Amino acid sequence: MIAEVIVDVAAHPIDRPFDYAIPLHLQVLVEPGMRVKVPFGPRKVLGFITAIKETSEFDPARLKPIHELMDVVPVLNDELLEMAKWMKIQTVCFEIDALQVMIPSALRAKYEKRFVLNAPLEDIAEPLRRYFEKRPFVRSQDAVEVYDLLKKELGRGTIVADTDISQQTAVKKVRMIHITDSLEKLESIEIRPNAKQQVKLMAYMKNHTGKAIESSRLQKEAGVSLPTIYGLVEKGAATINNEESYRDPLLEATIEQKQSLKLTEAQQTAFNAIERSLNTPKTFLLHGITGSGKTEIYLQTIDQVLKEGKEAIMLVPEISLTPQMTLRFKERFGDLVAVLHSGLSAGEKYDEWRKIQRAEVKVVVGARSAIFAPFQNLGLIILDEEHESSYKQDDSPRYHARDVAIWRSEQHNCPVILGSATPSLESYARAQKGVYELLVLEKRAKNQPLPDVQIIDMREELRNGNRSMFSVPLAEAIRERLERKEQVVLFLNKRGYSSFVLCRDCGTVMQCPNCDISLTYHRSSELMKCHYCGYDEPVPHTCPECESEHIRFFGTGTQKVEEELAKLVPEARVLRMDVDTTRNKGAHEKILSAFGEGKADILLGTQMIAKGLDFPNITLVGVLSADTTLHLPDFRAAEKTYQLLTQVSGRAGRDILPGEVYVQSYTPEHYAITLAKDQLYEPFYDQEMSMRRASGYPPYYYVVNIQFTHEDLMTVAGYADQSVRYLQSQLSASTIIIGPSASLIARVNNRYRYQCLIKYKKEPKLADVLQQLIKIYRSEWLKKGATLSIDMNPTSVM
DNA sequence: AGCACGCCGACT
DNA sequence: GTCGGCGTGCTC
Repeated sequence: MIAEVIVDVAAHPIDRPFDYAIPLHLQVLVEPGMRVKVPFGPRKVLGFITAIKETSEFDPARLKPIHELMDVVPVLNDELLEMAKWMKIQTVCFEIDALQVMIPSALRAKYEKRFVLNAPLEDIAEPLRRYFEKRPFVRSQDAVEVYDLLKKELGRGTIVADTDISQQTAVKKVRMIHITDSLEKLESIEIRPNAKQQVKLMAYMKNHTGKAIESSRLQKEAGVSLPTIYGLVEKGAATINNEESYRDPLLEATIEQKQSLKLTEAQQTAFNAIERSLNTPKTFLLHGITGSGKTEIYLQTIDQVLKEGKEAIMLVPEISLTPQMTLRFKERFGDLVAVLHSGLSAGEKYDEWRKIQRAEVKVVVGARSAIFAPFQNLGLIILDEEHESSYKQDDSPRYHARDVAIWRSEQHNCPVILGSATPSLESYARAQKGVYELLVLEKRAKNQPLPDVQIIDMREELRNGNRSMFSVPLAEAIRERLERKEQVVLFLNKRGYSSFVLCRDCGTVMQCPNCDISLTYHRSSELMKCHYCGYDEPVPHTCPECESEHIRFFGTGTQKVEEELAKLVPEARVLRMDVDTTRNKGAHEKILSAFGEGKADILLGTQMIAKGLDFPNITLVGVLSADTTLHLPDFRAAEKTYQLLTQVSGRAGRDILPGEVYVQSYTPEHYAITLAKDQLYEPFYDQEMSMRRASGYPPYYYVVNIQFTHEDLMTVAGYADQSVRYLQSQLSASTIIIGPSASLIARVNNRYRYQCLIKYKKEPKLADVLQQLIKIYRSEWLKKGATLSIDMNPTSVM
């Protein structure tokens, strides 16, 4: 028997199956989807078995045997193995990358080089001996100081090099105490009356006969120590057993179960449409304005799917995967829900994943990668906020969860629901063409009016001599809320707002020495940092160019706004939420709950506050500058701005108190801003579509972004140029190729970056042509130190 | 991607 | 004369 193995090496020439002999003792155990340790050249690596067959094209005499089987149960099922092949073609990635992204990171291999003793200890050089006294091997990283000695022994063969492969996190085991179910047995046990601890424990046990309890919990509940437990175990009152367990992030919380809400008429119509198609691979676009009750439709549809004995996946953007959100699912589906988000440790994610694999749960709520949940009997996939760019992974494999969802829906004959208040133009266009079925919710569920949105012309403010970042009306409105004891959310578009350092004498802006980008000032660490390569240096006191002392910090990060706010309304209690204040685990929810409890008057933050914020006392939302996303050199700039403004305005007036929104802009007449004011999606869609048509961008054209990097500017420009000429010669005449041109950030980490853009409507040869291009790169440019990366359907083209 | 093999310069 | 630099070629 022969196994085809995709080996854990992400490199072009290795991106294909390698055949291995299956040793006799493993032949009854191996299955496709299991992980194996295999010899690969001079080393050992992990790999995935993708197929089992009887014969190999490869010279049978040169076949190597599988070294070790890592799983007893496959970690990937046939569907996922098949999907990896599909992803490889769709996203132009290595098959190994596709396979790896489907399993929890805890199962990914950890490689550790080490030196293993291969002769009696006395045979090796004396200074080395102490390293091998305890164990017959030493980790490479622990022996750097005797590297040369080791090398000599390596030459003599008294020591051999080896790679230890282990997975990152194992199954958690706990000590379970099984109390005997026989009361007579307990009563027959004699305890000396002065052994007070044992008396206490015995009393507890008599009340809990036949129960199994984790030892740490028993210690807490009975108020005794571990030796006491062991004492009674010896006397036969209980048995101890190490058992597999799950790490439970919500351990102590008891969640009250809740019933379905009554659907409004519009909700009911949408629900019925989906219910009718529960066993068809159909995609719905659920377009409902903010607050229209999409979540309730999701919940009830999932309920329906569970009743049919099937499973459901619910994807949400990472950023809105808040405790509020997950709670709502736990309330409805209890223990049948697994939650996967970035706040969990690798071990916790692994445990949630095992619950899915073992079919102990029926619903998964999670971010992007939860789309790979190994369900066997999928009945429904939902993508909430389907327009969110976080559904596209921005490194290999550059997959879009929406595409994977639709692919899976075809495998399982189940529907996909794409939900959004501001659908992506791609999805809405497909709905218009009838590829997706459009479902619309026009009213808010509780019938609240949309918040009143004011657009403030900041040019006017400037003309009137107001140079601060708060317009007069906004400042006025903030003061008003403070008096009324209502809450304010201030929103700052982070992009384009990083604080930099400028010399007022010579105009120098501090740049990263490795990248063509200015350094960002971080007050918490007093460092200037580069966000692209990680370079940092202390904040200078004089200008590095002209030594002038007149340097100052520019830009308006949230910290800067906070300072200005303190001048404007000194009495206000302000909470700031940005990357700096949410770095620690759980900080995000802490800030939100503090705000929810009314511990602050103003919440000031970036993107991350745009979602999931649902507090009744917020009556004012201020957008400090709507322009920052609007003027980015990207075809999605207007779409993103519209989505953001709609999203942010939706935070105000979600309950009884009416909400008001102030949007400050230097281009207040732009359609993305004026149409977001009243959430006029259709007119926005029409307008933006005509822009896309004129400029040849999605949904009218598909886009591929190809990026080249090299240490040398002329070299990379040359390769990019050759590539474009090759593509032009191979692709059809109607396909447009833009570039090559230097990337927006032309140098990162001392490597120059070039890119080109392919825009096409129909290009059946595309996958093949791209593979050809990769071949050229592999045979000629790779060894010269160039990199090439391909992004199919990029979310942005900057 | 690693790792070994292989062919040319500065050291014991 | 050897240690070691990194070019190039292979991995079932």
